[in-house]
Amino acid sequence: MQNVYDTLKARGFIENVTDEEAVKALLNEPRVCYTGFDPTGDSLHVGHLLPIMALMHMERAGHKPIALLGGGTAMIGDPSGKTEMRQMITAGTIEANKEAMKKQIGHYLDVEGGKSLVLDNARWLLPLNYIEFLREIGRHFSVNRMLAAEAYKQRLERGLSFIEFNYQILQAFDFLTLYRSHGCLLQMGGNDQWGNILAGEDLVRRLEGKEVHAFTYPLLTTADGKKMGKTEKGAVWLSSEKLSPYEYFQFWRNVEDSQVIKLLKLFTFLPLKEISEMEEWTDSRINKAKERLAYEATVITHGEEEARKALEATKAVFAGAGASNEALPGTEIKEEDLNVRNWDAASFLAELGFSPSKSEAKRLIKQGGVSFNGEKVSDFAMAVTEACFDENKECLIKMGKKTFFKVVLK
RNA sequence: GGAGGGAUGCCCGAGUGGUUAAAGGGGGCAGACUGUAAAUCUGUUGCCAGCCGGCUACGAAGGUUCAAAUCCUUCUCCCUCCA
Repeated sequence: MQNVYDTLKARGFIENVTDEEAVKALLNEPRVCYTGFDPTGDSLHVGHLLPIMALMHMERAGHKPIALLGGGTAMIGDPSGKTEMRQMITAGTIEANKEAMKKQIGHYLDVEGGKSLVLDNARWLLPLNYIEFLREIGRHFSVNRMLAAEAYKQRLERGLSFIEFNYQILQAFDFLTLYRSHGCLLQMGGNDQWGNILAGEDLVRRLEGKEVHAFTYPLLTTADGKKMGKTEKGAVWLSSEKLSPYEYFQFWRNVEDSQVIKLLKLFTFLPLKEISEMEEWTDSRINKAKERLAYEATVITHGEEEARKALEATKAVFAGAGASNEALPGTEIKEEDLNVRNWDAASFLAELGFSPSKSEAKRLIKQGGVSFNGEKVSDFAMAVTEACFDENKECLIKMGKKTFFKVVLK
């Protein structure tokens, strides 16, 4: 079997590595490795997916990944690469976030079966005794060196609070703890974590005299350099409650041309050979590759059933084929409401939540961006009546070029 | 602790009493072009009404004035220099 490091490297997961040969050698046998996740939100989003995919590869290769929830470090806030201090989160929020994230991680990794672990660093960070910790751990950290680190540069100009300055030390301590308790020899993380990760590697060497290793993932950005996974409407959530599988599918379907191959390697398990064949699909054929990406990625997060429905709904609205549009986001309204409310088109969109405000809806309609069942809405004062619904009592609302909603009359 | 500077719409940033819902840029949205791409061009971008108009808004709270983002007072936060 191929060394999982080679797999990860070939698929584009590796940005920085402490010692390539050593890591490979290490991974010739089943090992424990870990990546940290900060429970700063109530759901995982696409930004978390890359580490998760890497852990999935690890698990599949017979290693034992640990997803480490930063329940303790989240109380502090990581200053790396940030320009401003992060808002402090309350302990209660962190607790709730942890639960949610743990559940979601279990969706990707076999936690129940014990092939992977989810741990929480609050367990060892919260009980720490300050003086003891300073004496044992703190003395190994050179302030001079920490200050020289790239990660702090920006913050040195803008101001860095002492609490944040400690983040790196705590993360290093995590690595040490996991080495001691689980024999963990490898830490992975986003490239912005490189400094923190090296600090941990260093600490283990100093205290335990043991070489541990690490590598980082590239930070994914869109072609114009923005963080991937943030849309105007917010993060691309991995929870179907926060983002429907159809919309999730659409997110992947709409990635830029230049990113498709890269994303296929990172976010699907398709064999590299198959992916490299897709590189030939230029011009409009690249849409096939995007569709494949969207489908595979949706399968991983939402399962085959949902992925299939999303694909079908996509075909229904974009290709006009008679496929089922079941997966489309939308809502139901009562027939009597239609008569009682006397909706005009703009209020209709606003009140059903498809448009953030009535003004916005009016603007959109005025600009010719809305159609009901394929028929352009030319006047925002147009009355919404049964005539807007088809024989199945459905109204397919198209807003802009690629946003679809469905309203069903009950 | 002392001295000074600052806080403007999603972001950056102009504006120092009325003509300012607030220049300009970025971003977003829409239209054209396309391949549900990129680039480009055009329009648009607080809310309600859509004919007039009304309301809310320039860190927070008060005040001066016919009239305040612009002046005064207090408060909060941030930055720079000194200790």
